[in-house]
Amino acid sequence: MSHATAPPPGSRSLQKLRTRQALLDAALALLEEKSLGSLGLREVTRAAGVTPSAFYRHFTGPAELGVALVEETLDGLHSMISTVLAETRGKHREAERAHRAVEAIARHVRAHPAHIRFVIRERHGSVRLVREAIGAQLRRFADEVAAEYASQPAGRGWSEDDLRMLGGVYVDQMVMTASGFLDAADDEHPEAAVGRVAAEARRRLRLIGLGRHHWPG
Amino acid sequence: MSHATAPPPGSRSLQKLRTRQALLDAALALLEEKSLGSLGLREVTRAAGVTPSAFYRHFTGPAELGVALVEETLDGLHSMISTVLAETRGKHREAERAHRAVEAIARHVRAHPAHIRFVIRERHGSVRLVREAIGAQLRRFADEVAAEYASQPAGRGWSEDDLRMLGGVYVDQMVMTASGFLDAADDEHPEAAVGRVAAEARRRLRLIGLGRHHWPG
DNA sequence: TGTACATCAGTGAACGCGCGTTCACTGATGTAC
DNA sequence: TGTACATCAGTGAACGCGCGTTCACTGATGTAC
Repeated sequence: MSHATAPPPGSRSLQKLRTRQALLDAALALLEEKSLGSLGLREVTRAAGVTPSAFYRHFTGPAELGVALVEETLDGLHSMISTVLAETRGKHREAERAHRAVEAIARHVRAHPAHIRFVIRERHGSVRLVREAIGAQLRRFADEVAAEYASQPAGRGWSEDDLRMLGGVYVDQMVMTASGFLDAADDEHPEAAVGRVAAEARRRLRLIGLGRHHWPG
Repeated sequence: MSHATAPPPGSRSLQKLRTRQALLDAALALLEEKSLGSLGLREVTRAAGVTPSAFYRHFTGPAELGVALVEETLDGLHSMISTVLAETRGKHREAERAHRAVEAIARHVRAHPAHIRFVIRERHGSVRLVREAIGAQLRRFADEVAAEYASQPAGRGWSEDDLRMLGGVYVDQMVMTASGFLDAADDEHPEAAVGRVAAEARRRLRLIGLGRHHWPG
């Protein structure tokens, strides 16, 4: 008895998944120095060790591969956000919440630099489908952050729009901080640069936290 | 007597400038739908109405052209920022400052959409020289905003780092708002979308203003 | 003002190259009986 | 368990095309006298 709609994990479909992943990995590596719009199908297959025509067994073109990379990246980011929300829940000192959040971002960027760079680059890149996929996911994150705040005592009396705004502010702040950490890694003195980015991020979170605390003024 | 180092405005160098501008304009138009990394020299010259080899009389390659576009764009942005700072100076109601700033951004984006899109796209794009040119200019803007705030009574007692942070927050906020207006123009109901972006931007400025007012907590 | 020479922005032909896409194929994996 | 057939991921050759770059050139503009 089997009513599976997903392909069975037979050794053929398993090999197919392996090739697909090889294409994704190869593309991600190439995207450290180029953008999706200039990513060639042939260079991806060359790096992945398959023939150009094999590409079509997996994707209709680089744009579709890009969307797959977005999903890979934002699944990871999503779990990071959940962790941060859980970790900082109940912490009363704003400074400690900020510290933990910034550390979590730093760790995530260090662990997945290529994925993060890809998403930051393509968030406003030239491939519409990928832009939209990234935008949709980030909006989802913003809603989750908003919901988290709404569930706290401090969030009482906040309107839907105000909560959405706050969630967006935090998500954008997260993205900018991640971008800062990426740039810091290329700095002449990476450790110092990372420290500066973290300090700046905490300062910004302090500003936002103060505004939030006195909202709506 | 002539000790000019700049070329004279003779009709030859004038024509050269016209061709250069045609290349920049053609490139900017193409960059609405692609990124600098995938911009071809031949397509630019084709659109500008000159032969491919003529390109080399003006730029060593697309990257150098990109830097020229950054300068064009940020000269304009700079004057917009100065206007906003001047306009809002002395205004005591935060809401009115925010309103004027957001309106100024909306106007600027409406007047120069292609330039703004280019800068937002390439700020994290694949061409290092262009990324650095954009980053340097935005940092300059942040310093100017910081200096403006430092010169106001409210800015007394702010440290250098705190002022720099505040300037950065406002500049990043400006860029995100500009990006929102650009996206809004492609929306199904552009006017409504523009209104939503403006409202969100004012909300964010209110949050930041509150945080600033209660700084350092 | 007129003439002879220098400059140089833009031309047009030529080159070798890697691109995306197609197609018939191969051979290992999977399935039916 | 064994056999005969079906599936299909990946191959490799072929195609036409637009790319970036080079080079000797042209002819209008600029300069010297």
